[in-house]
Amino acid sequence: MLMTYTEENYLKALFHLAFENDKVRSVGTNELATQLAVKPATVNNMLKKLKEKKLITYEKYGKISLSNAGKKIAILIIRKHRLWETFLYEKLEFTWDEVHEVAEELEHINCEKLIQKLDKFLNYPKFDPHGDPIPNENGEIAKVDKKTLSEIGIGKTCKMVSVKDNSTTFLQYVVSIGLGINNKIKIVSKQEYDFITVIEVSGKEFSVSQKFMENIFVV
Amino acid sequence: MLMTYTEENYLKALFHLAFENDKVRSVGTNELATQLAVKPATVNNMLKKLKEKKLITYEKYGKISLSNAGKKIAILIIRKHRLWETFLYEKLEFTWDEVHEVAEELEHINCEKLIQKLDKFLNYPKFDPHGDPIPNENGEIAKVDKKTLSEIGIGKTCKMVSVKDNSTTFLQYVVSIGLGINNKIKIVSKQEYDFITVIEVSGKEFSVSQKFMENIFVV
DNA sequence: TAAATAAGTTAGACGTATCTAACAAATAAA
DNA sequence: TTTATTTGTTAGATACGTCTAACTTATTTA
Repeated sequence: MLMTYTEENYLKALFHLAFENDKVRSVGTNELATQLAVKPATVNNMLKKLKEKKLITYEKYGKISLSNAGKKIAILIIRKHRLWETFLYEKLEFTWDEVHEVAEELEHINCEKLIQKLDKFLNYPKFDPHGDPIPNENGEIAKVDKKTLSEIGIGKTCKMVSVKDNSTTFLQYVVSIGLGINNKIKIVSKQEYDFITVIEVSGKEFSVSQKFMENIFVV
Repeated sequence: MLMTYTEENYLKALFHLAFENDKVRSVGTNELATQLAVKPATVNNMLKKLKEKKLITYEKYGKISLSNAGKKIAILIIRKHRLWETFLYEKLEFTWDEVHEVAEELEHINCEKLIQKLDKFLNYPKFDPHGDPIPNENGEIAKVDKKTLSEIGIGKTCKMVSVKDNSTTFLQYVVSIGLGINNKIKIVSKQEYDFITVIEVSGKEFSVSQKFMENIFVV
């Protein structure tokens, strides 16, 4: 199917909103608009087009969901995105926080052979540099039994596996406290009033917000 | 400067028409339209935009030429194109005739670091898989003293260095007769009437057209 | 050099993706 | 349950890149 970059981005955003955190959620126009940084009216236009193409199911004033065809395309985009991120990180010396933005462009390159060969070149990686699973050629995504850092009890130690927020700002913050994939984190104490939490990373202690903790995935 | 993919393609096409075969030529609306596979009216619209941005110089009913700024952008696109081709060929097992099409998309990815790192990763290659020189970071392009195969006299032997036509059809034809970069070609005989020429490639003889010979560069 | 042909331009249209402003429906709150 | 608020929709506008059809200018040729 002939897809524009924009259509692909809508499907990808829908997938992330609807599926990414395990449970399936229904998605609304405003929510999708926020995610894509466009106005609700714009989303509304695009929904008509995507429905026409049978990539989503949608009724006026109802909730939006991906059709199987739409889901398949979304997963392919995510596969491409994460493979490119892995390439940039492992082969081109990009840092953790730099890969996402470029991969946003590269993910739309349309060439089956390119992805298949890139996958091979990278030796069929299972996870990208942020710890997110890379869908395989059949669109299957490894399930990771992860929690957010905010769910871990005081005194417990856990291992970081990925991040929820991929923004440069957040990732640079994470790096700045010496935190990365597979690092151990200990919950030292938690302020009951505003949930400011002291965590220990490689021997050093840091105070972080609830928001921060909700964007770190651990096992 | 913020450039759309389309604008970049216009500049690239202009560069190829105006400079590629050594001597500087002036370029017209129709010619550019043919190169880009659009209508002259479309080109005319775009010329206004490019002139506005000071990327070309152009007067009504006059000839089109690239400004220094425009030329610089064009060369950067070509640099990216040829680096990606080299990557695809050397690292991802693409064949000679497959690289061009994908590179047409990859060349528009906008990230300075990506290109700089890719260049390094490929060990600063001087030529792409078709034998064309890769502009360096400063936009300097190695001059190659090449002729077309049609300029070689009967009985002479020469070495193929690149191709003029990058179309899949042509490249597959070239491959099919066992010809590639650095291969020796001998001009066996030439038919005076229609210039059909017999050439010898690794011991085998082939009859080729004048058109074919004009699209092979040799030294 | 006058007519024919080629090259280039303009006007008006279309599809995509976006916006703002105004409106309608659904949901939450008083 | 009536009102207020949030959410979603529509209509109309804009920028981009494209087209066709009609027109103008430049060049070639008879």
